Amino acid sequence: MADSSRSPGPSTLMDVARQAGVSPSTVSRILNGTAKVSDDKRQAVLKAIEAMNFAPNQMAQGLKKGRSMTIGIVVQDISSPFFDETLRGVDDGLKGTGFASVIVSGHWNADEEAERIRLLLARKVDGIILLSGRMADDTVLNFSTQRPIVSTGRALKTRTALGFKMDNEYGAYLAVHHLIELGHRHIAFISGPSNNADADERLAGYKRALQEASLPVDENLIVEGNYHEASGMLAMNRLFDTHQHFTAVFAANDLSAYGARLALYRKGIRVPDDISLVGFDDLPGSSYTTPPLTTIRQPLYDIGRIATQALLRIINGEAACGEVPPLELIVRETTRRVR
Amino acid sequence: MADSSRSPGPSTLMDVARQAGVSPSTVSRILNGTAKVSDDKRQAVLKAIEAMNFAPNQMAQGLKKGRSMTIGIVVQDISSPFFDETLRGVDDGLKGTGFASVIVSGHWNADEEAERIRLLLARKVDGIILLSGRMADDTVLNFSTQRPIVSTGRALKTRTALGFKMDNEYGAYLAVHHLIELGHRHIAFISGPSNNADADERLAGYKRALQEASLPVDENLIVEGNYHEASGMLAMNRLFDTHQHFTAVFAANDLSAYGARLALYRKGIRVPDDISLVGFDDLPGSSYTTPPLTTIRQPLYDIGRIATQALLRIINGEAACGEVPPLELIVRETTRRVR
DNA sequence: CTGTTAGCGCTTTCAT
DNA sequence: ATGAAAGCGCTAACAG
Repeated sequence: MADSSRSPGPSTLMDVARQAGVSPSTVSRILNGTAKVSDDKRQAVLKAIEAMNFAPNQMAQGLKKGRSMTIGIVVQDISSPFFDETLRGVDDGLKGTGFASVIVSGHWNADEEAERIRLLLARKVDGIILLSGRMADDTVLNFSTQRPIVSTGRALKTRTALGFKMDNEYGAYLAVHHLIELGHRHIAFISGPSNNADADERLAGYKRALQEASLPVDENLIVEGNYHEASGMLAMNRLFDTHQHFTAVFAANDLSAYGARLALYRKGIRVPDDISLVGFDDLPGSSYTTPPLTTIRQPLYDIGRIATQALLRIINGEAACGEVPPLELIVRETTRRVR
Repeated sequence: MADSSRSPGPSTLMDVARQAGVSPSTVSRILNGTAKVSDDKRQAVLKAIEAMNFAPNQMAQGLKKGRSMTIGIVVQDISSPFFDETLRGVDDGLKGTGFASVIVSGHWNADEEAERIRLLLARKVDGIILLSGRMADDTVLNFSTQRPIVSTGRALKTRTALGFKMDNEYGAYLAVHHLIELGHRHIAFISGPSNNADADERLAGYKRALQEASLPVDENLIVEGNYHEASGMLAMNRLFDTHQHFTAVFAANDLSAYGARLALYRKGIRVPDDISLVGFDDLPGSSYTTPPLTTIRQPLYDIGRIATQALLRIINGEAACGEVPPLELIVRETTRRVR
C-alpha cells in the first residue's frame, strides 16, 4: 500500500463522460461509432478525450466484447532467422488491424507447445498461429474448437483450423536435381533430425532425384544433422573421417549448410570449385554468405503474412483461404558444373 | 466428451463454483491461495476445475487486479538477429513468472515508436522494455510515469525508468586497438547511420584508438553505412572505387561486416590474408561466417534477460537494479598480423 | 473457514 | 439522440 492518489493515473471513460457532461454510453458510442451523436456533444467528448489523454482500457473492452484483439503466435525458437522472417510477415499482416500478437516459444517440444497454447487460450487470444508445431494434428484440431488456429506444416482444413504445407519432398528433389544436372554423381546429404516430418520428406526428395537419374542411393553419404550449424559442421567432418567420395553436398537447411561450409573452409576445400553446396530455406543471411548460398527458397515472409490474413478472416467469420507460393531453387554461387 | 450440457464457450469460475457447490470466492481463494479452505471443498473444486477444464479468464483477472501479467517489448526490427538474440534473453527472463510479452516494432522511427508504446499502454501492459529506441530520453521518462520502462542504450535511472548503456566508444576502441597491435596502420571504418548515437560513439572510439597510436585519422577511410549488409558491401566498393589504401576494415556492426566480406570476396581479396576485418555485436551467425568473424561481443542475450529481471523487479515495487557484462573483443579468424 | 456484496472499465439493451 | 442500468469474469473487503 504505497501508491494511490497522485498524478492523473490513467483516465477512464467515466472521467471523460463527467468532464464532457455526458453519459458514459455517449462516450462509448463516439468511440465505437455505434450510434448517432449530436455534434456539440461529440465535440465536447473529443475535447475531453484529447485533454485527458484518454485511451480505452483494452482489458475492459475485451472482457465486455469477448474479443481481446490479440492473437497468439507459437514459434519454436524466438531467435532463429527461420521464425523471425515469418514473424515479420505476421507483423505486416497485422498492420492496421488493431490486433497485437503475443509470441511464445514451444522449443521444439510438443508438451511445452500444448502448455503454451493453453496459456494463450487463458489470455483469451482471438486466434492462434502455430509455426512448425510438434503436436499431433488431432491435438491442434482439439484446441481449434476453442479458438481458430492456422498452422504451418500441416494439411488441415476445417472451419476453425487451417494448415499450410510446403512440399518439402519436391524442394529437396529440386536441389538434388540441380546438382545432378551440373554433372554431380556423388551427392552427400546432411539430413534434419530423424523424428521430424519435414526432414523425412526432404530425405525422400533427395532419394527420388537420385533414383530418377539412375544413381545409387549410398547410405554412407547420408548423415544425420539436427538443422543447427554445429551439426552441419559435424556431419561434414564425419563424411571426411569415413573417407567418402563426393563432389556435392545437399544440406537439409541453410543453417546446417553454414556449418558444412565452415568445415569445408577448415579443410581448405574450396566452394564451389572443389565441392558444391546447396541449402534449404533461403534465410535472409544466405545472400551474404561467402560465397552466397545456392538454396531452396521457402517464402517465409509470405507464409507469415498469408497465415495471418487467413486467421483474421476466420476470426471475422469469413471462410478461411489463402495460398502460399511454392518452393523454388535459387541458384547463387555455391554450386558449379563438375569438371 | 466433457462439455455437452453447458453454456457455450469456456467455463467460468462461476460454473466451477456451482458444480462444486461452493461460492465463487472459495474457488478464487483456492486459485490464488489467498486464504485457507477446508480440504473437502478444495478437493471438490479441484475436481470441478479438472472436469470442466477451467482456466481463469486473464482479462477479467487483469481488469480486477489492475495487472495484466503482460509486458510490452519494443524492438526496431522483428527479424534482425540483433533483436532476436535479445528477445531470447527476455523470453528466458520471463520464464516461470506468469508474464507474457507482446512484441511490437518501432521500425527505427521515433514517432512509430511512441505510437506503439501508446498501444501497449492501452493494453495495460505492466511494464515496457525498449530496445534501441529512437525517442528522446524525456519522452521515455514521460511514458515511464504511466508504466515502468527499462531501455537499452540510455543512462536513465529513476524509480520507474532504468537504462542499460553499453560503452560503444570503448568497444570500437578495442576493435581498432586490436588491429593496430597486429601492425595495421591504414584502417578503414564502415560507420553506422549518422543520426545514431551508438554509431557516433563507435566512430569516436575508432578515432581515439588511432590517435592514441599517433596514427592519422584519414576521412577518406571513413565511409558511412547504415548497419545493413548491403550498405557494408557498398561502402567497401566505395573504398575501392576511390582507390584508398588500407590493410584492415572495422565495420560498425556485424551485418555490415558481412556485406563488406562479400564485396571483398567478389574482388578476389582474401580475408584475413590480404585484408583484416572486424565487426561489432557478435551475432550468433558470426561464429559461422567464412572465415569466422573477429568482432566485439555485445552480451545481447544477457541484456535481454537482465533488462527483464530489472523490469520485473520494478513492477514488484522493488528497487531497480542490474548490471550487464562489458563489451569484449572476440578474436576469431578474420584478422591477422600485417606482413 | 466461507458466503455475500461490490465493483474493475467498458458496452449494450432498454427506455425515454 | 441520450441516459440508466445490467453485466462480462473475477477478486476483495466485509460480515458471519
